[in-house]
Amino acid sequence: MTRAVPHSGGGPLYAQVRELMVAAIVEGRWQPGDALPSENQLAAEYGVSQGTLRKALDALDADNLVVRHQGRGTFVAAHTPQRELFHFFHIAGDDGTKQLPATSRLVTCERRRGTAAECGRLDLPASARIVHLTRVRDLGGRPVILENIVVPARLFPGLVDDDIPNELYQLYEEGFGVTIHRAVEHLRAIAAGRDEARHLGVPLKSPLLEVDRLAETLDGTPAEWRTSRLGSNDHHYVSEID
Amino acid sequence: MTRAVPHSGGGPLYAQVRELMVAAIVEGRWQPGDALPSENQLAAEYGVSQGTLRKALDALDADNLVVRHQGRGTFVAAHTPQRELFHFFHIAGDDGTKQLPATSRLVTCERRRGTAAECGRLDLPASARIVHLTRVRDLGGRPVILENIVVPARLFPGLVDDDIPNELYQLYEEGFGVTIHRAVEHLRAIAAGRDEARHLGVPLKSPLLEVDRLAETLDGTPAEWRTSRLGSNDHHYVSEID
DNA sequence: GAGTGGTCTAGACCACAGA
DNA sequence: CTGTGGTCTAGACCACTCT
Repeated sequence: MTRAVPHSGGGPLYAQVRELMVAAIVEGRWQPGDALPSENQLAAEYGVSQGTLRKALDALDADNLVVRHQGRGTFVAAHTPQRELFHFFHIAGDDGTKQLPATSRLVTCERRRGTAAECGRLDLPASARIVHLTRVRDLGGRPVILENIVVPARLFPGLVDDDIPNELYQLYEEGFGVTIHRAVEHLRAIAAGRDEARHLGVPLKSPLLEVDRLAETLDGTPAEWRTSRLGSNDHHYVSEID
Repeated sequence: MTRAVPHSGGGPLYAQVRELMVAAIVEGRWQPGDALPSENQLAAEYGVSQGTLRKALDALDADNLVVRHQGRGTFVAAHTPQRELFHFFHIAGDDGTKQLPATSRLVTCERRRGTAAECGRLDLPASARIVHLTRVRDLGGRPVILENIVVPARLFPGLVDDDIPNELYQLYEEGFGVTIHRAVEHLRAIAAGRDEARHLGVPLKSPLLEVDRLAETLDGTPAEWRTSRLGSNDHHYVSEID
């Protein structure tokens, strides 16, 4: 297809090209991990100069939608343990070290209809079907994070409890074609209840850090509601302000 | 001065130009709020093309070091309540609204020698002089945040307790030429002690969110160590992952 | 060596702000 | 109207990767 950009009413050319490429990724025409065509090919395809196309790619790069490697090509961003650690996992040891939980234990896994709160949070119709996971994640050999995870059943057909690896987002992407792109986290302090005390081995009512995360796909659809409770005095949540 | 970039050994041209401009801002040749020379003037000054200079400005813009306005010019970023709210203040109401504390009450303000922990955290020699503030900030008309603030006395000569406005970073910048540029925050849950219970009106041992922030100037010098304790069930800390 | 992304340039034109 | 930043182009050359 050698055709100029269609709807010319959408602001700067490079932004329009960017949107077209986002759409191509959302539709799955380019899959995570795939190499995109070269800059020259894309420029020809979209009927713009290489410089303009480059600006579109720069924008996608800045949004972590693609990764570029000089001499190799441009690739659709994929969830790897590395990216998970640097981008989506914010718990660090007080000594400054950060590492993904090496092991985790699934506590519950059920398919059921969502509560009002769950459906509301995930922007689903009332009583929509959801999958509900509970697990405990270990850090430094100790159970430290109690996670409560709710996802829309529609997005993850056939998800069952043998499938659950440590890296959920990689599973979402590779197993179900659902790419988590951004998330908003709300943090507060809570007092440990019975469940937290039992699973994390902390006293009742001891202060816990609660991280409430709503994660979205590329097109802004809420895809996961995760509530993590941290029961360790040797770890904290790190937030960098640049 | 019409002179090409000096030390040509520092990677891409635009990066070298960027560093020179950062240096000019750090030295105070361009002050926060000032307009920079036009792109053409700067391009001539540094002996590069307008496109290259533009890339340097784009990088400074991305790092929040300058702000650009079409038709008006490029300005050195300055601390305003707006920027404070959007960039450095992360506490929001559970209803999603975010606003800067309208009022605050200074509890203590003393100049003294820093403890080992304080000097270590601020990268100061042992027993260096510091200024130590304690204050309570209000949200929605209620005292909600107890803040403990430690700054190097050397950076803030003559800082006394009449000077303390609500927006500290604006004061640092305008009153002392110290521009806070980035920060790292560490969050954990703690149990309220006597001080927190008294000042925030919460029960002893109730869970509080503690935000430990180390803020740096443009050149990476630690300039403030702030510990905030949040004593409200109607507020939380917001972290966006993009 | 062939192909990729990365840098740099020079120049044209557009959109916006302010005198 | 003038000056500013914003967009777009075309082409040259460099740096890196892989075969």
